[in-house]
Amino acid sequence: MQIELPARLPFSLPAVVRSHGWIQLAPFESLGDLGAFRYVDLLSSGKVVELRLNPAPSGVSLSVDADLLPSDTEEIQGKLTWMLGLDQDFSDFYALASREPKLAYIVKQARGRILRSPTFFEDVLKTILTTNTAWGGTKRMVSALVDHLGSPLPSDPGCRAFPSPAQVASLDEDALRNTIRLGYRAPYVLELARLVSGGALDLEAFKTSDLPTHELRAQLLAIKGVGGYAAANLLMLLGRYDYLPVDSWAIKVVSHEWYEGQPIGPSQVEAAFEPWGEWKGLAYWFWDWVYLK
DNA sequence: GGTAGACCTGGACGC
DNA sequence: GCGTCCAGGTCTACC
Repeated sequence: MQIELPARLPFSLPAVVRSHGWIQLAPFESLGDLGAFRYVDLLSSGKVVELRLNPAPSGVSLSVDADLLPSDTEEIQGKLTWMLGLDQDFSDFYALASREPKLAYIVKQARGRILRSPTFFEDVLKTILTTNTAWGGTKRMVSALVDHLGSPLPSDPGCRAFPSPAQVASLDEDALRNTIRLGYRAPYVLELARLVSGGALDLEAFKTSDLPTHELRAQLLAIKGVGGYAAANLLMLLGRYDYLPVDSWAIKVVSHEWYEGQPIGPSQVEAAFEPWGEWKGLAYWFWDWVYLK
């Protein structure tokens, strides 16, 4: 099956794929420099399918090598619309960014969308695995989860989907700690998986919630393992940009941008982007940093 | 409300 | 090859 999914323009598949590191985490796999990628997905019907995405003139081209029911196709289209932000509108942000030399490039390059996982459970779990570790550690932990627990792709059993909450909850804390090697994060991941698989926590509802951002943030902070940095990152994935994901990297780049590399704290990072209001997260994310030149 | 220490792993470094 | 130190956010206990 091959279909084309339209996107609200301007749209750039490479811009979405390169928006952050998710493309490097299983079961995503980049397929070249033009934004093409594949993703192994477990559908609600239980089928495991490989989704292949390529750029197309009006959005993206999807190919799936599997027999699908209409309900499967509808589910896949809905997931990809969310993952790639196909219907997101950044015109208000672009109007502001076009007047800021450090952000003007994003309009030309159609930046703004941030690659998401199909489920918010996957994004929350992966975000917890980004905290207090190097990026290599995050990749290792995610790969171990997928390899040990994910459902295999029938045509290539070596490739697996991201495990469902029930699949993660099927392991005990000791196995998550010592086999998957999540370390001290194991009880956080297990509690999250149990809450979601048991129905006590509806993470998918976060996607469409109309709660004010500060209330949504409070609910995210109630998840064990999610602190201020992780919550801000997750809010960005939900399309809420009014909190900054302040980590050691943010402090470093802001220090070099405005404080000549001198030691600063989180409050200086916050102050630097305060004028951007509801767009501060995006302004920070796509800022053309002096430090990177 | 603010702060100190613990948590766990991998990488860098010195020997 | 081995041991030590450090970086990376969050949680808990304490003040």
